[in-house]
Amino acid sequence: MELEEYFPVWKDLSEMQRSLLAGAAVRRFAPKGTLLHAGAADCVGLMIVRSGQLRAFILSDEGKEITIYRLFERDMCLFSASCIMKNIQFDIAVETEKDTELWIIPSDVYKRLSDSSLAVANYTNQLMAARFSEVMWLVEQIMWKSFDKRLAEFLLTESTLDGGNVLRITHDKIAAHLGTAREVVTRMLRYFQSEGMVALSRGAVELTDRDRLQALAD
Amino acid sequence: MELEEYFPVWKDLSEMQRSLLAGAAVRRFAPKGTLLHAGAADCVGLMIVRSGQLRAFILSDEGKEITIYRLFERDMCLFSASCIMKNIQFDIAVETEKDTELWIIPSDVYKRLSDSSLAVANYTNQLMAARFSEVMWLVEQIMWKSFDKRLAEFLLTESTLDGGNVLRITHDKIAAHLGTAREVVTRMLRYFQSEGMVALSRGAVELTDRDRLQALAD
DNA sequence: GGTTCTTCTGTGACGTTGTCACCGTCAGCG
DNA sequence: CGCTGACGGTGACAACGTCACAGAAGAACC
Repeated sequence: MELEEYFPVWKDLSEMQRSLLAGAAVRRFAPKGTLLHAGAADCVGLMIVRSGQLRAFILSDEGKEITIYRLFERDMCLFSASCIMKNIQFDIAVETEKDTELWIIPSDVYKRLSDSSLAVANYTNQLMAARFSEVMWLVEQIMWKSFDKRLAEFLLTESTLDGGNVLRITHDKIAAHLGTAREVVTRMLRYFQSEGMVALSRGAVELTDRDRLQALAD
Repeated sequence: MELEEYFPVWKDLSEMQRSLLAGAAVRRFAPKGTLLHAGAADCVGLMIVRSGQLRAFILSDEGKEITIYRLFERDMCLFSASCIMKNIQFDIAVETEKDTELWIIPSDVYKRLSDSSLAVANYTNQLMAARFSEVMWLVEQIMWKSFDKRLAEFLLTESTLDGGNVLRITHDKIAAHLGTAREVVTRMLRYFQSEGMVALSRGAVELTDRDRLQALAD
């Protein structure tokens, strides 16, 4: 049982709490593109990323999206268990961006833990604060930064995640991440290309001048 | 000592915790327009509203603002004590919108409480979740709603807070709340006026057709 | 009362971003 | 090969933000 490696406050749990957790936690594999959670209705439980990558986003009535934050190895997704928290009024969706292995802790079990363990409660707090920070960062981006800067920054962080200089991503996906329309992304990328900062091809963006993109992003 | 009335988990504290809290909490009065907190630098401590009204907002480098949420009687302002939480990376400012009476609990005291009391830790969680919800609501407003709807909604909620149909507020203040420019507010209000939904005068907006405003807001 | 100052509001021109309609291109597949 | 669906490109226009400036309403001071 290697759950303890992924559950940081394991060491602060009692024997009983440990066995409760170990008995209830489930492993799951989800291929790239799986919708893991949508809306408050399905209360899967708390998810911990063993490997892979998740994207949390919100959806408008007309089907527009914007990425709220991402989750990587060892991150925990609180809001897939949002039903255990009253005061949570919004709907978040979560999907896999890569093939992903997960631990899933059923909502009620997690609730019992955080209701009985100070360590778990405080850790939950820290997690929530971290997510809160990410959302506040998003608000600041949306409000105060122009689109060219946002796009440049997105391309750069995306490429450091993926490794290479060639991003395999469509304009449509980029638009969904940044919460804008595909045409807008296309236009700006064309401009970047005319300035020699990127090279475009179907389904891919190559970063040809990271320094200028970086300069733009600041 | 009536702090217990404003501190919902008082009943779950031990005698020692109660006296710690009671000994450390301070009362403060702040007239309308006081800046209570700005940035992570000043870590006043956790604030509880006894009476009055607060506004939490963020500031851009160029001095633009947007209201994140508001606090009313009995609400607690976590982020004035943000320094006790690692993982909080953003700066929020808080100012009084009316003459306000506060309890202030020094940050270190609150930290000791939430580190030692499960009830306090879980209550903090709930508060954070509630604020999180408000910010998510804000993101949805900014992203998916057009400005006329946002303005209509703002005028309506503002008037239910203040009571009467005549809001004493400048276009500039409205713009700061909604995170836009004054000219934009002016233009839209003029349009509302031309449609008979409001009547404008210097420093005031009178709502003359709440029903149509309400219809707009949805 | 006037004069000055500040705050608040109004407006036109223009830049950026979002929306709409529609078309062209490319890849895969029968 | 031709069809199909996904992807990218484009022009026109709408919505909102920005800038520059002007005028009007109060406040303050004499």
